[in-house]
Amino acid sequence: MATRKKSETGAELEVLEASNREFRKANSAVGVRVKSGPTLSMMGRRIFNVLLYHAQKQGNTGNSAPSPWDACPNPEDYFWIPSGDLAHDSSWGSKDHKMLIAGLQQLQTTLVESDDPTGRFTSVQLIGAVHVLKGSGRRPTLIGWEFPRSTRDILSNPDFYTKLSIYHLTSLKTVAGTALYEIAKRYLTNVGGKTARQHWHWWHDTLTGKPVGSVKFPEFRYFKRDTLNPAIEEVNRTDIRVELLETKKGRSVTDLQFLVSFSQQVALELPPAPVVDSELLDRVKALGFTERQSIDLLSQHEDAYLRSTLELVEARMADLSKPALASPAAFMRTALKDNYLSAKQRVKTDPPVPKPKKTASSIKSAAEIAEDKERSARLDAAMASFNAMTAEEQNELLAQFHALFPMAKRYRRDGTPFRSTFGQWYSRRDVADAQTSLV
DNA sequence: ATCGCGCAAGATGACCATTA
DNA sequence: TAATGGTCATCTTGCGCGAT
Repeated sequence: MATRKKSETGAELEVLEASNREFRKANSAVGVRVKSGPTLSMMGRRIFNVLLYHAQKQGNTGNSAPSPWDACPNPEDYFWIPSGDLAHDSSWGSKDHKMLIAGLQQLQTTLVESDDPTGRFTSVQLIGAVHVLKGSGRRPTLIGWEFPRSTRDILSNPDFYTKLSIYHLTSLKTVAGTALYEIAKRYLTNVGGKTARQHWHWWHDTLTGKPVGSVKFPEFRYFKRDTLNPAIEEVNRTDIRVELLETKKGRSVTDLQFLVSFSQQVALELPPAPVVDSELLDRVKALGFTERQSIDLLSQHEDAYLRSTLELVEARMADLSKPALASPAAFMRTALKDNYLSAKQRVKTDPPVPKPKKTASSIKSAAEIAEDKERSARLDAAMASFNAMTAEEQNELLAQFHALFPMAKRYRRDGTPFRSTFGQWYSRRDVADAQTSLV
């Protein structure tokens, strides 16, 4: 992926483009600690980073500003972007605008304080007023926001900026991982490649994003296990590597510091785009999950693993030889948790295969490839047969299908979920019919 | 159902006293 | 003075519980 080739697909180009979209962020805003307001969530950080990126790209306020209205008499003082851009760039991908609005409101009520080694201290509000102008017809919904004066001053000084990439920030899932990444990136070019040495209490506040003084510190061992180590693991999957340096007094850890370096692997191969896939989201939702539960599932599991498990569940739903699932959602959750995939593979192959590795899920045995091919051909044949029918015949068949799988009514006829579920049902139905006629 | 938190068992290492 | 061994604080990590 290091070089561009003509054969690259659109998706790959998009990933490349995203990885090149770096934006400048004020150094003094990098190691943020929330002073008041709610905990700065992952979504809040992402949205803030996207707002910064667009503000810097636009340079001045008032670009594509709508006409004024009662509550917004001065739209030219705001930065404006279509809400779709915000959703896309923050890798949200969801159409749930309420969540975006909630994220923006979180930023409004969040005060962050920062300090630097020379002892300069700042406390700023992340963003000021926010307006949403609902779109109609071809006009997209617009989001407008203003940065407080102090934040804007910082934005106008290029000396403060450190380069961060939207791509890597959005591939980080936890608050601590993002915070650590931001800090590490800032110190990457420092002599020695080390972050500042601070007491672990300082790191706790910085990495958790919890309001200072709002929580009593956990014991260091729990902080390390639950926050520090997961954050380090996450950062080490990006383009940089961090190594924890502990300073001890006796056996107890007092200060922490990180050794930061470029990761060599990632220059060759970037991880897959973290964008929430709306088609996949719809398929998961069709099992009976809420939007939020579906998004959580997508963010918690490796894409390939989730897809394969989903296929397994869909196939199980379409399998008429077994009793219908009382709750496909519950079945899916258990299938993910207990790794039904590997259980299935163990049954099929002897000797038992090791647990599928997260990154190597694409490696399949020859038997599996053959089975996939066979399944795909069966689905194709089923769909071809269905498509060849008259509209009346199709409707009759769909009615039977929907009676058995009511949730499949949501599937688009040209979508993968419909193909895999309906195709499976229809092809099995043929087999069942044939068997019945033989008897 | 999920998350945060704390317990507990075994491992490890710092410190100190003793001994050759 | 260096090696050895004992003690105890601390670390690591899996697991379970209770709050949300």
